[in-house]
This record gives sequence, C-alpha cells and structure tokens, in this order.
Amino acid sequence: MDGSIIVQTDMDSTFTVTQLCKEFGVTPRALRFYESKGLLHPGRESTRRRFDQRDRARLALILRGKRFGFSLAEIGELLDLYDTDNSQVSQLTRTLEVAGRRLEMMRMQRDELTVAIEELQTQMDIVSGLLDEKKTS
Amino acid sequence: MDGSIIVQTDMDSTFTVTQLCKEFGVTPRALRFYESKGLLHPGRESTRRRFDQRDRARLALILRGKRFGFSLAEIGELLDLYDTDNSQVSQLTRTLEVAGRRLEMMRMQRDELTVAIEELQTQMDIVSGLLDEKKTS
DNA sequence: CTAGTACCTGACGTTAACGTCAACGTCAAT
DNA sequence: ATTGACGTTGACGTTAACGTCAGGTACTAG
Repeated sequence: MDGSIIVQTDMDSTFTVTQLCKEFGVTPRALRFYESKGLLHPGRESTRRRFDQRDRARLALILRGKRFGFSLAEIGELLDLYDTDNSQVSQLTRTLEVAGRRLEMMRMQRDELTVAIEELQTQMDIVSGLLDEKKTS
Repeated sequence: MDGSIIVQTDMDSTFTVTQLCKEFGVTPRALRFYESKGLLHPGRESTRRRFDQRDRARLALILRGKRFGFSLAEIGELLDLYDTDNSQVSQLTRTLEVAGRRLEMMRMQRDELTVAIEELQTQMDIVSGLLDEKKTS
C-alpha cells in the first residue's frame, strides 16, 4: 500500500443529483428539465448523472437568473454567452443589453406594484372606515 | 320643463359586448370567459348578451382586481361578498382579510423585486467595468 | 332573396416550468 | 437471490387566462 487512506479518487468534486438538489433546494425533475433545455450538461457514470464544478456554477447562475425574473430561455442565452468567450467585447455588450432590458422591466413592475399597493391600501382604509362606523352604531 | 328631448327609451343603459369591450379595452372572449366563471351575469336578448349597469360595475371591479394581482377566482370571491350584503360586518371583515393578505404579498413581491434590482444593477456595473477595461486596452 | 354585420357556442391550442406517474436499471449490502 | 436506495427515461398532467378557429344564428338593409 502506498500508505494512504484512499477515500476519493476524485476529490476534484463531482456531484450527484440529490447532492445538488439538497444544496440548492431544487428537485431532481428540475435538474433534468434544465438539462433537457440545454442549460446543464452533466456526464454519465453508467446511466447516472454526474455534475461537475462547471455545472454547479451554471446551476447557481440559473437560479440567480430566475430570481431576477429571467426566463429559462433568456438564462440559456446568457449562459451561452458566458461560454463562448467571456472576454469578447461584443458578448459582454450583448449581455448588458439583455440585462438592461430586464432591469427596465423590473423597475416598471416595481413601480406598478407600488402604485397598486397604494391604491389597495386606500381601498382598504375606506372599507375599514365603513366597518368602524358599523361597529360604533 | 319636462318637455325634454327623448333620445332613448332606455337611457337606463344596457350594453352590448363590443361596447363594453371598447370602453374597457378587453376582448369579447374575455367577457365570455368572465361570464363562464360566474363573474358576470349578462341577460340575453335572443341569444345576444346584454350587460346592465351592474355588470359594467362588476367588470370595472374585475379589471381593477386584476391590476392588484388578484386571481379571477379571488375576484369572484370578493364580488360575491359585495353581492350578498355589502353592509354585513362579517363580509367586510372577510374582504379586509383577503385584501390584507394580497397586500402583504404585494409588498413582499415589491421588496424582493427591489433587492433583485439592486443585485442586477451591481452585476451590470461589474460587467460594465470589465468592458471599459477591454476597451481602453 | 341575399348580403352583411354582429354575435353565438363549442372545443382545442397556447405558455412556462416543472409535477407526477409508470416501468425499468444499477449497485451495494444482506 | 433479494431487498433497498438511488437513479433513469418517457410521457402525460397541471395552472391561468384567455386566443383562435370552425361552423351556425339573428336581424337589418337593400
């Protein structure tokens, strides 16, 4: 023996479905769905999926993108841009374009939401007033 | 003088599909959909729909509700509450409950959106910086 | 009688992002 | 040999709020 406790030949980390699921709080179905959409490209270890660091990173980006409200299609596009060549000016520019549009939409959404919140609050105040009258009568 | 210009026997107004559609900017399909969901109850004039003031008012409420992000199901519930007896304390209370929950959700949504906006802005700034470096090199 | 216009009723299609089976494969442990 | 844990591939189901036909009716104008 070469005297070492051989625990893992590849500590270089590769993950199983459930590992990633637990870590990111998603379902296996979701991972498979992302793969089917070309967002992830796990290898196989005799039928079973094996995700490497790159996939892990991509998954993180996917979930972050979702939080931003990007659709999976948009996320896919952005991931592809990252892949091709991160340093190309045109790619970065494109990324900024897409992100910029999303940002604009998010701001609009937020503003509309703010207006709606205020309106609803007003409505509720009115009803609340009515209710008080009823009670004190 | 009551010798007035008699223009319409029923100025008491009843509307046709297209009239309401134009006024509120919705499609006939939408009106029929709302009816199928029990949100509107137009009468018939030999197959054709006739909407009265009450329906018109309900439609207005429906659309307002949508702006607030209520689902049609929730809107239906609220409309029913209005119908049964608008003055009953319990109904008003229920209305406030439902609206309160919605308001809470809207605020959460807005807050999350705000965070996401800031994050995305940060990301963009970073990428933007990268881009500048590339250009000035 | 014939257009034309407005309207009607089904009923299937759409979109996103998975959920939910069913049926089967792999591998370590018993 | 068998049980379990874990995983796999289809493939159809779900939800909301309508869109989009196809094919028929009702009534007015000419």
